[in-house]
Amino acid sequence: MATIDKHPNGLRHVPVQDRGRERLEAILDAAAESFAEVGADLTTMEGVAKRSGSAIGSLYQFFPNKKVLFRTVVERSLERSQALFELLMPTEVSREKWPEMLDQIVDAYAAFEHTDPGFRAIWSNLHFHDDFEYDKNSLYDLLVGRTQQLISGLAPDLTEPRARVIAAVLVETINATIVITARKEPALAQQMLSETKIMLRRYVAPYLDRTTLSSGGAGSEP
Amino acid sequence: MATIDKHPNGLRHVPVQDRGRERLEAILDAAAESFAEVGADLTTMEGVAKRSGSAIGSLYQFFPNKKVLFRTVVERSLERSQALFELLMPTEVSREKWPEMLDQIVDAYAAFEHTDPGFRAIWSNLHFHDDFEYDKNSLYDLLVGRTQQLISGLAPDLTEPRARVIAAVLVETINATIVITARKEPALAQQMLSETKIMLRRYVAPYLDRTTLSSGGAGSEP
Amino acid sequence: MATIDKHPNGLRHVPVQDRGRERLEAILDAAAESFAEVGADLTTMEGVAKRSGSAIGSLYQFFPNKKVLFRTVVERSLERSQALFELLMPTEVSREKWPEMLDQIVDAYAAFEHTDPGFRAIWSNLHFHDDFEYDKNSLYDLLVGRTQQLISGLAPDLTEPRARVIAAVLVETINATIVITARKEPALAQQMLSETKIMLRRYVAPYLDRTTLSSGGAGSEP
Amino acid sequence: MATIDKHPNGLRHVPVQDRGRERLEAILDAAAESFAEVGADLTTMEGVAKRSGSAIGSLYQFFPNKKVLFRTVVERSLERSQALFELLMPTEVSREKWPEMLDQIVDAYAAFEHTDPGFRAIWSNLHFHDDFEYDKNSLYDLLVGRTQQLISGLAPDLTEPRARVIAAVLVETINATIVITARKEPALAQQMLSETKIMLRRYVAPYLDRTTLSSGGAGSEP
DNA sequence: TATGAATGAGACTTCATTCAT
DNA sequence: GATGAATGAAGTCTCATTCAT
Repeated sequence: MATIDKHPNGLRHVPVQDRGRERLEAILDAAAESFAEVGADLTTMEGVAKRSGSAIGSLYQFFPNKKVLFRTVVERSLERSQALFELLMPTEVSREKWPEMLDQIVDAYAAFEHTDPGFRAIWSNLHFHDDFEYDKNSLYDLLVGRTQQLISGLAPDLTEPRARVIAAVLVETINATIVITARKEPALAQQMLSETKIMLRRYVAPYLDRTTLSSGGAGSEP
Repeated sequence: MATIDKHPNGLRHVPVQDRGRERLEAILDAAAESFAEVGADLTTMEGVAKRSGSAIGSLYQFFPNKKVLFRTVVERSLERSQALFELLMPTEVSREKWPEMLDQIVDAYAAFEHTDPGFRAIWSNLHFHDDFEYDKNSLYDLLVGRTQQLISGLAPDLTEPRARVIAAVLVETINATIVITARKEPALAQQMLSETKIMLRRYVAPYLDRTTLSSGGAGSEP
Repeated sequence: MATIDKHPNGLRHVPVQDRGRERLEAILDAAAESFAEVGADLTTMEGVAKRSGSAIGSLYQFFPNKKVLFRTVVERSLERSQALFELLMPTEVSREKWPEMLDQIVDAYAAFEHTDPGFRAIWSNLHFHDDFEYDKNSLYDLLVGRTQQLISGLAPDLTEPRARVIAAVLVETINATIVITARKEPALAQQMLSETKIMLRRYVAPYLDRTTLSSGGAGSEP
Repeated sequence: MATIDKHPNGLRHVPVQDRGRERLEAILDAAAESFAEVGADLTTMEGVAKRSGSAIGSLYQFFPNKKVLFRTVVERSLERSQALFELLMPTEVSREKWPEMLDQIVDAYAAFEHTDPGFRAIWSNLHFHDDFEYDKNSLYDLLVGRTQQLISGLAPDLTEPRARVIAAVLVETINATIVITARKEPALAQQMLSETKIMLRRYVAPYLDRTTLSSGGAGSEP
């Protein structure tokens, strides 16, 4: 409580030596896995230390408390995801390939969810974010913003607020689907992912139809 | 440790007097709220006791531990929801009114989520269900089963497994939407709910089209 | 603590009606069994109530607290044992039959230990006697006193203190043997009891020899 | 609950630093005293912590629960007592000095009982041993086994089972006497110990007489 | 800096005892 | 009286955090 964070990001110490940076990474990896697996409440500092091969004291050398550890894990994953999404979400969408692009977004999201435990930890520990909602929302805002641009690009006659709501529904649906299918057996998960892609196409198609696009691919099924 | 649960439902004591029944209800209400608000991990027995106006000992007169308290809260809400869903999910669907019916399902679900904190607690504390998955699944199975019947009734040429996957996607999407919109400001939540209804109609319509129905209402927007 | 015992024996209420007396007996029986089986610390008032078929409130109608319940159980068994020992320990000992008499004492003690759980409870809950040692000692004093008289009668030239020490050793040895053999398998217990009888005979014989008795039976073995 | 004991002896942590070893010893000493004084049931972890000058958390750093603490106390004393008894119980007995040897056994036992509270705790908390009977029996078996060898050495024509029963009676009598005299005033205790020694000599003498020994010392008194 | 031992607030749970019906 | 629901002090145990080495 009375501890003064020396660094704006809340870290006590930013390692400069290679050894320190490796240790920091190891701790963050271990923490991310634990947060994702058992949740932030059930994650213990001691457990993270063990998992990362560090001493408990080392943890506190970097992080003044558990909240900051969690925030750092989340922020790291958000940065990574930003990089990923920059790559995967072209603002310029070729009008012919929008269905494939929707699929790609879903797949990218899924890949990321499967790859990065810190990312998984975000959505399953919402109550642990507390007062740094900004982080969590930064990704959300980015995602919704990008999606909205995309929607607006494809369907220019939608009002901006409308496009934003549509984008929000898309993002939330994708996110929910990813989170949920992660808990199902692979076969069913795959089927549900495919169905969700169909749902999203069918949802979006009419908005584009109104302008000049053909919704040709929208009804296609696997 | 040596204490044996005398009742199959895990309750230590089933109250016979009115006073006891009222207290039990008060405890369950307080627990449901706490479980929904801060989650099962952060809910303390002491907190539930205070919130319900009981002494901590009174809690343990009924519930041997937090797990059983949680389970009882969940079961109570599941029973309530079953009654509700029995009512709201007719297996006989008039073919003309399926879009309205989809909306009704969403609305019923939302109403229930907003009304019953115990219901909200179910989906936000999955890791706390542990060995009584049957409860959690009973509702899920009921929902998916009913939805599947409904889908199969409307689109008889779908294979059963396919219909089941579709039903699962519908149920999960509705559920996710309800959970998510509960965290948004009312105005946005309302807009997102409306959009989701549109999405669901558009998703389902083609499956029905194939048979004999007109998808006339599918693209309609508020 | 502030409760005032209305009756000198510590009981709150001495039942006059038959029903009340029966209930009181049932409670004392249940308590004695529990004290003997699991010990006074692990005996719960609730458990005693259940076991006796009474409500917890009824227990407290008779006994202001657990200590008094325990004391009453002990006192009841002590009274019973006194009656028994009056019978079994004739102060006039026929000089020829002293070995048989020693055996009888052991057997009587064993029978009592096996028959009366309240008696068993005495020796396994010494720390629970606290400030009413007098009770516990009353039996002990009686036993040792009687035994001393017996010894003195058989060996008149022993000083009184010496006779008392001998009596104490006899009583303690018998008591210990009974308690210990109760925890062994019956076959071994029987063998150990027999051996102990031999030991006691051999121990006592020389004291009698000195006077006029023959120690003829002392070395005999079963 | 999820905590796993890492060490086969049940200890959570085996200290490597001197500071830790000292604290562990302090805790075990305090626990042994408390177990011996008030019994295992009434011993509280908090009390042991205070008595040892540690925080409650330090106790749990070493011991996951009271049972393991108790077991460790017992095991420590058993190890100590084994060393002691190895020393004091020669299997080769000089035939002339067996009475002195019997006395020595009693004295050694008494000395140990008086010296080591952990040893006292063993016999007064039998119900707390539960599933690690092996420990408790290991000493008992050692004692009875050694005593039996001794008896058999002195009286070779006794059958083995018979010698074992005799040994058991000796051991139990000695043990009971020690426990009992510990609760008496020193003067009386001393007298009773002396008498018990006499009793044991007289008991054993005839078994040896039969072979070749003279029981000259058996009847001697202080 | 790195380590891991030490700390204690706080959560869970029991049970003797009281009290309303 | 009899009943059993209600109470809360006290004990067990965990784990985030601090501190000595």
